[in-house]
Amino acid sequence: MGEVKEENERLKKMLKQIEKDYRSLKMRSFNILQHENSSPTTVKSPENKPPTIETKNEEEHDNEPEISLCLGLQTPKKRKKEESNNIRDSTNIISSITREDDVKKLMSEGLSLGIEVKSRSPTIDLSDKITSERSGETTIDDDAKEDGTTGETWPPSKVLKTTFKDYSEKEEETSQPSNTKRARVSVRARCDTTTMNDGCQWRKYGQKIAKGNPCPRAYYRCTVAPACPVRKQVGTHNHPLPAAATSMASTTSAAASILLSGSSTSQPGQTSSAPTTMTSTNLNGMNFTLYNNSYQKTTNQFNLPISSSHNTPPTITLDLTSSPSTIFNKRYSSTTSNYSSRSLDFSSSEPRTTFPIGSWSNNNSNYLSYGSLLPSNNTPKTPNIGSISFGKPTNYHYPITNSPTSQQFLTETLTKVLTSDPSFQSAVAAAISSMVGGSSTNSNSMMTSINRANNAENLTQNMNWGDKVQGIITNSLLPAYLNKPTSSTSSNPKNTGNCMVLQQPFPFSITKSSTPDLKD
DNA sequence: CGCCTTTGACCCGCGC
DNA sequence: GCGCGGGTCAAAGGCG
Repeated sequence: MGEVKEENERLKKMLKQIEKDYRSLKMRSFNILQHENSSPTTVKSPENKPPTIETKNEEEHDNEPEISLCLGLQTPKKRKKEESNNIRDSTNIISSITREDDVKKLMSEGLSLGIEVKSRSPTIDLSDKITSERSGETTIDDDAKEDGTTGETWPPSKVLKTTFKDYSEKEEETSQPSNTKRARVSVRARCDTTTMNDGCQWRKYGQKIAKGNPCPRAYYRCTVAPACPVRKQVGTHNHPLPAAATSMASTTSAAASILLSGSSTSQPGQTSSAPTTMTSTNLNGMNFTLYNNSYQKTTNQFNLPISSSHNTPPTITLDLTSSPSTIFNKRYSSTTSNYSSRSLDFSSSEPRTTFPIGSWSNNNSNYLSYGSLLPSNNTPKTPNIGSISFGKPTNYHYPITNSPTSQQFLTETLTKVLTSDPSFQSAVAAAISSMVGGSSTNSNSMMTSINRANNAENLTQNMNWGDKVQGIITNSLLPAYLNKPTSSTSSNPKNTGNCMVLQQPFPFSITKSSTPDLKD
């Protein structure tokens, strides 16, 4: 019994972290889009290849950039069927692949992985919503009848509805090809109070876990008056925070402090009731958002910084380093082919990317890690252990301040984030494959494995983008954190030392039936 | 004991 | 017409 409880606790923590990771990833994407909305640049992947970074110019979407990760078989029908579950499916696929034979098989089936960069309207103030959510305020899909007379800081229900609709529809319309079914993107906030800050009393009469959304949706009805028809749906935000709000939240030093110390600091105005804290800062026009779970301190996440530059194509840069004393600042520029073996660039202007892989195999540790973001100019005295950024090709550099302990903390944290977030795994895999194709060099054992498994250049010529990714994932990445001994009866995420293994593809596949004991 | 939350089941609308 | 998924109901259990 005690073991069961312990396991449940682990699962709950894992689930929360995963949810948070997922939201964080989405938020980063939105941040990117916000910064990029004025420059509808597109990145076209090699015409002969499936896009590594796929930017679609969708006229119906005003050429607004959007970034989404997709991995899976390219069968249109299947994609249509599983639109919202791309990540999960990808994870399933990845999880199922542990041998080169399987990889080849998937190759033949047209497996692909890509990052789609599209455009999006920046009109939605996502950060406010997130902030509200994290501060315990209520974002509600109110019944239209609700007049919103209370002191909610949240927009009136009508505004909410409109905003949510806009957001959701935009999200759904732009995040996926038009021919694919989209995951429902609901914008809701967490509310832990009975009154939801609106002066009314609400009784929960139901809860539902929307498909494709790990966050349960609670249904409340007003109990102030017996016949009151007002009802509320309360959920959890799963969208990014706007830069405007985040930039006001904290300073660079605060972000660095949080990141390095692992402590959680709530944003100003946030209530302590929020289980998740967020620290954001705007540095050099780049937005940084740090999340930390107050009850799980190893959940710091990096936020993808977005360059404020409007004249250059968007560049998504992921810098991974293994050595705390090493600074990896090479970035790929749309005008220069400056590839660094240790920098990972997701450039929307170029199909090719470079990846830092030094830290992917943390020495002898069998797990992946990626660094967090901190501007070097603000933390000049500290060596960086890694950085990851999504933005335009700029010269920004974000060294990570760290002590040995903080480095370890970061490494573990980031490892967990990475391994628990299929979306990011896909992104990383994409980056890796690009790097392989880009003839990048490295002395990293993992990369060596990658190259060996995929024959690097040779395979590059014969494999499409997704194929390469699969090969990489299968032969190099997955064994480190997915190919764990699994119990036939357990689909629970496992934390094996530094490697947190999410055996069950998350986040979308987790359901009540599959995790009946996760309930608090 | 009453109110609340939880949760499985059911209903119904919508899309295919 | 059918299946899926969201919304609601209501029984069961928990808590003050």
